[in-house]
Amino acid sequence: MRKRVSLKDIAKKLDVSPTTVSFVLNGKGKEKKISDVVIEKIKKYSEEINYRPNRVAQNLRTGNSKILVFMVEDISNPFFAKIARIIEDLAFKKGYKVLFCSTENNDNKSREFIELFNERMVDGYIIIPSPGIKDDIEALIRDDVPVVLFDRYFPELNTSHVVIDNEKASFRATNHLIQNGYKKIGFVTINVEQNQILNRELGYTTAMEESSLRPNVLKITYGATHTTDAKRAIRDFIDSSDVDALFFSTNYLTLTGLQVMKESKGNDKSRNIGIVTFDDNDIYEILTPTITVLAQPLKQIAQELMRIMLNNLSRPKNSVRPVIQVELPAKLIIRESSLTKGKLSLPLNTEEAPGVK
Amino acid sequence: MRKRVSLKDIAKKLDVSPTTVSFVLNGKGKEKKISDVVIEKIKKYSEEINYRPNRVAQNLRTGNSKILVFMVEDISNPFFAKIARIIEDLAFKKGYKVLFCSTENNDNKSREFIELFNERMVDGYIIIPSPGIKDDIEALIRDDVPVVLFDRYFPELNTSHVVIDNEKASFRATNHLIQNGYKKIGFVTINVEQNQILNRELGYTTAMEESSLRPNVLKITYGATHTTDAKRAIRDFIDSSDVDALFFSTNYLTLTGLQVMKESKGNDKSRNIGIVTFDDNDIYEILTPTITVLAQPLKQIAQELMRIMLNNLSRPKNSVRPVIQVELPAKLIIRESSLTKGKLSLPLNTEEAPGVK
DNA sequence: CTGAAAGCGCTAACAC
DNA sequence: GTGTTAGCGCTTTCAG
Repeated sequence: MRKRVSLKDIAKKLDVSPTTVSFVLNGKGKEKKISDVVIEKIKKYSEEINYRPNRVAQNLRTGNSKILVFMVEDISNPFFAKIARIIEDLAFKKGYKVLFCSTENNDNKSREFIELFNERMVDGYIIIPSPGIKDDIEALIRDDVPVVLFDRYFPELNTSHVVIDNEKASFRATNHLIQNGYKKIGFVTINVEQNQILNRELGYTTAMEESSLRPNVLKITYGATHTTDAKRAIRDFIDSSDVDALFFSTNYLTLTGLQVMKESKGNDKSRNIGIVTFDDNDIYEILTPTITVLAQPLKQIAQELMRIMLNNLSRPKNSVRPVIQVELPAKLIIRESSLTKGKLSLPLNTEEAPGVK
Repeated sequence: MRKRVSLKDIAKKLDVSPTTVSFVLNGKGKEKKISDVVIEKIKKYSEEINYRPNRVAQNLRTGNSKILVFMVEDISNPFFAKIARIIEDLAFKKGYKVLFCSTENNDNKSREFIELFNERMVDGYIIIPSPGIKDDIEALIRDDVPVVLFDRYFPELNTSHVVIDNEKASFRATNHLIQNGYKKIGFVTINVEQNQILNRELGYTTAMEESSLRPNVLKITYGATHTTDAKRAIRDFIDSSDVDALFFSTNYLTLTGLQVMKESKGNDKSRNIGIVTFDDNDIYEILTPTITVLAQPLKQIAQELMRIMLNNLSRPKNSVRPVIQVELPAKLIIRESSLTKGKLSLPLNTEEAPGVK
């Protein structure tokens, strides 16, 4: 690795002190009353040689890195990826860079990332917490590092966070299915104890009970949502409970559910089944039928997260940490898959293409 | 931000010198012949207080960060995301962390990332280069920083890289369509001058000409692949050229193409159209018909990338930089969308669900 | 107006 | 066996 030119090198070359160079390059030339000639000379030369300060040294000295971290379960999930993109833009405008990472909802991975970044003195964290990292989050806050949670949070922990109205949204979507004539609505979810997932189930159960319908919940093992076991479970759920609609609590499950429908071509049970799912996806508009969703307000979520983060970053040292908690409404986007029961007789591409066997 | 405990603090507390602590914590205790008592004492205390060394300082001092960077167009694209996951695992086993970023194929963004990471002294780069960053890549290599390119490369630049056999794969897929009776095969691509895209076009054109068929290419503006303009262009292309099959050169285009088919329900022109695309995707198996693809060997690509990178990282200072170039074969996975022409009469979910209007 | 010098937290050559 | 010390590249206080 070739040695890079340092601030000292510039100072030596121009026959001034490192201090002067530092002041000028940090825009404090005027303030420190350095002569215009010297300022000009330093600026010109640095540009000429394309001087890049060593941020590691800068970071070590000043204590801030101008870097934020955005930790989610899976950055390749379109929902998270879209928010990430917006966050990045907003951060950039304030001179911050954002680093992304996927925790896979795994506590150890989450801890490793927090440790990695904490050791490297990043300035703030935007996190979807995995179930068991409450203590680690608490430790960050105790160290007075800016942290904002989203998607879910720990009710016992007084953190800033941004979430959606999971329970109410779930309630609205369930009622929508009920109003369209569905009665045996099954709720397919994952077996995790995270508040956002539990609240979604609660909204569903409440709506069902208020209409005197029997709630019917299938829990798929988290992490095994794309296995054949999961498929079989959904298959059995449809068959044995004779459901007429399915409500998926998260987008991990929806694709698997749709695959089940697809594979059971010709099986009458999987026709006529209404579908609603959390989280929108571009492909839902090209399926037949198109899929009804509860869409999260991505842009607003991202904006709120950054508003809270920037507010935290700019506050004076030793001032009290403000705790800001935001709940945004999810939007029910009604498409074909939840049409009035009976009107929907050819769901989910299950029709064979004649001639294809 | 509470002050964290430093190595010096430990030394003071245990009444030994910082050197001793440093040696012990870096596992050089035995080597430096430090007494077992002292080693034990230091280890025990550091664990007790959960000491975390400041990597920034370590990094500044040693010159390496144990961090690699993985830069792609869009980390939310499943193709890149899957490779990223594998790379991360392989790197972790060797004590490296990997940071991911999306360049959006934008030269400025790419440069900013390279600068950001270079200033922070990361140890190596795995990059899908955007079109105009040849000079920046060259500069990295000149500074003797380990760099491996993939997906595409600059033919004029002697870099290590891992790519697939774009031209041959494209040739194979085109011939597959021809053998299944398609004659008016349209090639839908993007208007960029990147070698992997151009080679895909070349493979197609060659195959067509060898069968005395007229090549017919549609170029969509890069970055506008999800606009209504792109849709209209594809619509017009199908109609005016009377194509009987479409071959998509990249997965950005496929979804848009499928949307066009979906929207032109009942239009006879978009029935019977064969489809092949580069890059596999889970959803292609739940569409009707299922989609034939040229799948890239993700695992092999990731493994080769890391093999080259680790080889580069471990080589002694000032030794010659080895240039390793790998070409892997893409795999043609034949599904329903390229079935013998005429056998495919109900493509792409265009069938209305009776009762849905 | 500019420069000398200390120090961020760590490592490692060298001394004892 | 262990400690002293210099220094990675930068910022910033204080002196002049």
